[in-house]
Amino acid sequence: MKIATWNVNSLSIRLPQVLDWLANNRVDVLCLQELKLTDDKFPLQALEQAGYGHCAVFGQKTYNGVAVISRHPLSHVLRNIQGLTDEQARLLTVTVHAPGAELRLVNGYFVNGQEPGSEKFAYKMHWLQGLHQHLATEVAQTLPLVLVGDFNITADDRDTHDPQGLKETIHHTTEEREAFAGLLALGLVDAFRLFEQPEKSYSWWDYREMAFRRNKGLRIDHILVSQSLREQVIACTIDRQPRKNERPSDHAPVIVELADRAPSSA
DNA sequence: ATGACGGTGTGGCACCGA
Repeated sequence: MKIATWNVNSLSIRLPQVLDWLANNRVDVLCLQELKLTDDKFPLQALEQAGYGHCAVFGQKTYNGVAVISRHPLSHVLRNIQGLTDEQARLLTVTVHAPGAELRLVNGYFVNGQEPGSEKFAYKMHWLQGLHQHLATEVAQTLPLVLVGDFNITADDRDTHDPQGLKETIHHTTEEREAFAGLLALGLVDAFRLFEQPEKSYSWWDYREMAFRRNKGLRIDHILVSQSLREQVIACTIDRQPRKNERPSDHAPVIVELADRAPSSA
């Protein structure tokens, strides 16, 4: 089973690219962030025709908005963080019913935070704390769990093109990285780092100053899996191809491949 | 020091993103 996450920075603008990508990457589930559209404008029909007949949508006008689009049935959909009042549409939790495999999937568009010390940064940390609690509840359930999305956090210095120059700036602060580590402490693993990866692997590049061409990026889009799934992770990759499109999203998709079931101990 | 690019909504620009 393949699960992907992609911040598309407006689904209205990016729908053709999403459909094109799905045609070439027949993932089972694609998690989207930054839809920037309301539920009534979500392209259910186009996605169904593409083979993704099961969608959970949590949209919002202008900003935010997340969706899970799937070849397999979804159930038990939760919108936003349980126990946190939030006016922004940033989190979807669903159960995916793939043949012979059920899992709980959490798709998040984490708060940006703008600048350490700002009100938005305080909101980011508050949101992360709420997410931690939400996930603690989810991890305690029986199903294996996958957490994906645009975290807006570099996990460590390997995830940034300029660890010295960007030290303690937004996406790089000790506070944010401790929150990321706190999620791992719940029993989750960074699927990308289970494998040897090319140096300077990033998932986001600024639109400005030819950042993509110069590979001045950040790895802020992540896929975390629960310990129970660890042995089933076959691969985790970033697909830079869509970033080369005309009018691309500033983010690239991240994909994880899971084996159908745990390897039998021969 | 600032803005650089792109999307949205409004309206001829401001705002937000990362």
